Amino acid sequence: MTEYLPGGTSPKAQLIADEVRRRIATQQWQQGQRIPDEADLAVEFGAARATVNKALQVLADEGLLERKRRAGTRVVVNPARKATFTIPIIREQIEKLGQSYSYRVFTVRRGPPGNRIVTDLGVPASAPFVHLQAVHYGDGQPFQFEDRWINLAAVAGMENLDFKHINANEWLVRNAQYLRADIEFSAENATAREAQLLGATAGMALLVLSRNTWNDKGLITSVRIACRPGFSMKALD
Amino acid sequence: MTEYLPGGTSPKAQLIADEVRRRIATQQWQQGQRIPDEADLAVEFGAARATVNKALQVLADEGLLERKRRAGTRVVVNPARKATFTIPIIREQIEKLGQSYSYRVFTVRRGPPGNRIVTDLGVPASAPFVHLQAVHYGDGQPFQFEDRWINLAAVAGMENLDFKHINANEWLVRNAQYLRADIEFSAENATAREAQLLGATAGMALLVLSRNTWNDKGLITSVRIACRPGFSMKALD
DNA sequence: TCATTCAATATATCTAAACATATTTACAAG
DNA sequence: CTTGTAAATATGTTTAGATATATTGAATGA
Repeated sequence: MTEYLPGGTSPKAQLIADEVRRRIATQQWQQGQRIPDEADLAVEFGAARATVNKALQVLADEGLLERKRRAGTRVVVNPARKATFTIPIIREQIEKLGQSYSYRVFTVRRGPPGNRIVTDLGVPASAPFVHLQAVHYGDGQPFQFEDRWINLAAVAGMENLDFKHINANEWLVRNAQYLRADIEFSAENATAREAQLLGATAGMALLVLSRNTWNDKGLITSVRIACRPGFSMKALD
Repeated sequence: MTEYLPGGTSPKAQLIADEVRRRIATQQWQQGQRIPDEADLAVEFGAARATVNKALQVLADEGLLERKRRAGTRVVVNPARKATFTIPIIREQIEKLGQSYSYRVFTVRRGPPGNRIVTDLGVPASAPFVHLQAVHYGDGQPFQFEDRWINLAAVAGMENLDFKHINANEWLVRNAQYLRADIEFSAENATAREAQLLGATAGMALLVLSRNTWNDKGLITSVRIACRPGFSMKALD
């Protein structure tokens, strides 16, 4: 009855989750159907209700089950697929490829936030910002073009930083933990400037990653990263 | 001391997680530093150890904490940022926008798998495949161009399906549970054909989503979805 | 008919306690 | 100095029981 997993036994909640997954996969429990309640499953699997709860919670997080108080637990009709991407620190990403990392700043300008920052992100137009444009290289080849706005009011100790020589991304990762973030992947045709900086041709399709991070004082930074042509983001799920 | 959250109280574990997050964000607990153990935190927060455990588990899943038995819990040094994307069923995505969904198949051809499938995915060249090309529309406007290969040997009951009239994506979602999947976002310039089918101009940058799913019998399906110009994938994290 | 109230019920969450397990640390033996 | 062993300790997991909360569905009354 019980299966052996290579490398030892799994926790009970895991085994229960696997069995429920199997029942859904084999359509023993069909889409939209209500499954037995936690108490019954606890009896069936010889576990405590809390353990069953944990297992079902996992499957609900995966999007396979839908749980509502009083109404019970049912198999989701059209399970949405989820994929988690890890957004690495550029330096690490490049060094993992066995390439040497370098970084060059093309623009540093202090001043009020750009229009997009004010209108899209609801930042006061009077906030003190730095606008940065830089390129990250692997073995001397352009890897990413970074266009970043930084809110100097969001993190103490930034006023006197020399962003011309400090890697803003890494400084922020280490010194400005965020509470909330959003991210967006899109595709854009390279502008003439991007093409030049990335060693590409104008109009080439670039994967663009836009990310905003926030802490309790408001927006920390808003960055738009245009990746070199052909670059892609991969994930398992 | 305690903060009010608009809209009611949160579960205790959530409040604890938020407070820990805050302490990390404010560098009260610095990167690499060990934080108090569960028992101490339980006392401090007036909660049971299990509740603290749950809260810390969440933060560890988020990649903010690193936990090891006996060694304790510490703040991760260079937190990798993660973003989870939900890949919705196209029909639902379009209907959620308040548009009417339609779908048109342009190509259905049975035969051996394409070269890319054989070489990149290690599928035997003799496997029975169907190659599909279709466009999904919202209110009559092209939304996505789908280019899909389906391994007929991977799922029983597919040999006699009429993919000309059945929505392959939805049939597979409902009938072919996968064990493993990978996904990739990239940017590509629209080919003439894609431009025509998507009502775009050749060369426009398109966000492309490539996805392969597998079960115990091997590859189920490999699909490449070119989204209409300007489309983007968003996530919070 | 429709809205309100109220009891029943399934999940959500928490607690306290126990045992399991991995890992560190110290110490002893070779 | 290395290896082996044992104690200590922090997290991992489960249990049994309790309370909280949302939702259903039936009963009630305007």
